[in-house]
Amino acid sequence: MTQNRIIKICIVEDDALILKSLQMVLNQAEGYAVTGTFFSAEAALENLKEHHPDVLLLDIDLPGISGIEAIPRLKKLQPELNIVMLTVHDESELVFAALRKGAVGYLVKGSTSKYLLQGISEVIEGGAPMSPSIARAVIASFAPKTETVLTDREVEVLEKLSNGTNNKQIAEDLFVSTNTIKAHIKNIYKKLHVHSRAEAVTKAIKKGLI
Amino acid sequence: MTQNRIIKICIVEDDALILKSLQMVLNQAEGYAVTGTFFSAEAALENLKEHHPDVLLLDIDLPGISGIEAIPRLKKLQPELNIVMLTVHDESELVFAALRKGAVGYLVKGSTSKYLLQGISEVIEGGAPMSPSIARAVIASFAPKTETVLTDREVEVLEKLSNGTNNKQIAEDLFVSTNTIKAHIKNIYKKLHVHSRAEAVTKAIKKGLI
DNA sequence: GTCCAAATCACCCATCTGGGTAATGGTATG
DNA sequence: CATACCATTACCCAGATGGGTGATTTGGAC
Repeated sequence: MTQNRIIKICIVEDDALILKSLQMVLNQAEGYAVTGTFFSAEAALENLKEHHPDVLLLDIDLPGISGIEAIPRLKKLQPELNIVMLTVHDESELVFAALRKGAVGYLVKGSTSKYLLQGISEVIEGGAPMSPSIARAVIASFAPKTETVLTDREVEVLEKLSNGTNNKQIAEDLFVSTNTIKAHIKNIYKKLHVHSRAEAVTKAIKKGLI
Repeated sequence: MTQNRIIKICIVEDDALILKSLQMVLNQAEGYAVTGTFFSAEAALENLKEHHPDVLLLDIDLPGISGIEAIPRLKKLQPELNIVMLTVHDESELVFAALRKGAVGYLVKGSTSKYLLQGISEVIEGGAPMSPSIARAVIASFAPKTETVLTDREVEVLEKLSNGTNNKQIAEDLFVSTNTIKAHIKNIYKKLHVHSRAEAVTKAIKKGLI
């Protein structure tokens, strides 16, 4: 059982007060030890390999490299690392993004010690601490597989969308029917989690898809 | 009248043959004198102040700093300078861009002497030598004034658009009616020369407006 | 050989969008 | 004070969009 050994935890949090508070709660609890703390994602990335924690608590909103951006980099250093996000409110957008990057769950800052410890033990036992609404979104998202990767055809359509081209014209440009274009657009929306051309274009540009 | 004195002309043209030809035509004509010639925009920028021409003939397609790029810099050195572009074919895109930068007209290389002299005298008299199609584009473009600068409110609406928010929701967010939002969007479209949300968003992001 | 995803196409329908036209009050700028 | 621009609102209308459901074909993965 995991209870037979001490769970090593590292924390990345720019707010010194919150960090101290978390550290105290965890160190006082049976079976947990905070073995490293960092004030930035950059610092964590540089020193993670020296700590090899079982769990990493990662602030979602860090200055510089954000928590979300840091996830893939941290995972690269220690692939099996359990990353748990720290967030003020459970804003589904950000948390969702973090989970998609590889975080296993999240904890809300300022919760009770009991809640925090329960969340971490949940992670150690292979669980994923999160609210029901987030859980639902995750299920819905990962069920249709496809990891936000658009097909070549979809990217092609997306580029047309960004130029303000309408379905009819796109259909003519690509030598297919407007129904096909509609089908592609629907798939793009599903994959990008958007509901309009404008939103799809924004997301695509900001993600560098087009 | 302008006919009472000699019109000083400078020419920027990288093709030596064309430059010589222009120089000859103008020097032989009554009332005109080519007082300086340059093979590049860089050379013109360095020496313009020594010449103070009435008219500058500027090749649109120069190596290094292009004719179009040179316009604002030349204008900075001599604000009231009449810049006339020299172009091989009257490609509306380039000519249009030049006019937007402050050129007063353009002449097609290889035209007859009569045409060239007429164009330059037109400039001196406050006219703008250009083809009807270019003229129409210019009218259409400069009529709605406001040089792609959006008002604060419009930027606000644009940001909502980029999030895929629909008119009704934007209206609620900004505490106004949907009709107002529609009006703002129409104005945004006019200013950005676009016809859809997706296109507006693309342009706005690429221009750094949002 | 079977399964699956990608690409193709169809039909329906409520709602939204884009474009045209017009008007009002407020606030600068001249 | 007049003109200009901004923000605001209204009405109309054709056409486009977003969403739901369902189907076929083809080519690669297992």
